[in-house]
Amino acid sequence: MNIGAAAERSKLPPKTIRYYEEIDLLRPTRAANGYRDYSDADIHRLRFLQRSRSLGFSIEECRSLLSLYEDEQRASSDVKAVALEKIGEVERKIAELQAMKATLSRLVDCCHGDGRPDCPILDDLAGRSETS
Amino acid sequence: MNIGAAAERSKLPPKTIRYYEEIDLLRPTRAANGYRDYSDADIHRLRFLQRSRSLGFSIEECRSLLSLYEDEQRASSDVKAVALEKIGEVERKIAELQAMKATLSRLVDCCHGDGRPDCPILDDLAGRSETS
DNA sequence: GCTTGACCTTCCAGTTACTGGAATGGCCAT
DNA sequence: ATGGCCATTCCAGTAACTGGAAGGTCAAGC
Repeated sequence: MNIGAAAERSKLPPKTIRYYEEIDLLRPTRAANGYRDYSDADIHRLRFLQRSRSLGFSIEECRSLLSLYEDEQRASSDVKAVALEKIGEVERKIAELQAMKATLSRLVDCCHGDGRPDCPILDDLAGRSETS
Repeated sequence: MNIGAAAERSKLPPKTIRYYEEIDLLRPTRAANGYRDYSDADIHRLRFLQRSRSLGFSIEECRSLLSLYEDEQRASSDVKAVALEKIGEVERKIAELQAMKATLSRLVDCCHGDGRPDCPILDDLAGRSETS
């Protein structure tokens, strides 16, 4: 299977698939004409990567997950630990974004938002040094 | 004022301050010995940048906000529009992270997490192609 | 057989916003 | 003059792609 078909089946762009090969996440064979030739196992791997990336795992984390996936002796607790750690990270990011949103909302509520130049948003950006 | 003192007052690392100068966000004068010399106005600008970056504005957005800040003729509605757009972006990111968290939590709940190798988390990563 | 167009290849460069480190020089105190 | 800390510049690296150029391949249609 050529890269275009692999891209369609894995829902990853061809550029990304080539990049994954470059960083050794995958080693497709080559056809006689030099084209990459993806097996079903390769597609499987690509889908695994697509899904784990979409869940917020970094490339290096995906690499670990893949090797856990391929290790028949793994303990499911190892995988669970990785997932739990990721949930923690995601929660921290959510909290940070919610704090940003709260501050921005407060500023927006203070700003009359008309043609006049005085603006509490800019005043706040200019006048404070804390992160909130 | 030297860069070290400016860093302390603006809560930005010296490296970052030099970087901001490199991309023309700032033009401190130089002392006779070649050291950068930051005025109070420069510190003000750095704090503005520190705060707007911490609220999630990109460098280019900070540049716009700074020029709005320095435009005595600006309309507060222009600033409000930028802030509202940013709130939308932040909300979209929060939603995405919450979806990721929900999926990860579901997977974690399914995984017994002991020494045995069978693991619903890996099964899910391997077996699906949708983003959820 | 030839052209056209879609698809494939490699390689190089750019993105965002810094951060680390090396080599070098200034400033101040002992 | 010797430390030690601060400053300077420049080069390189990070994460994870993405865009684009220059060129080879393949299948279809005429």
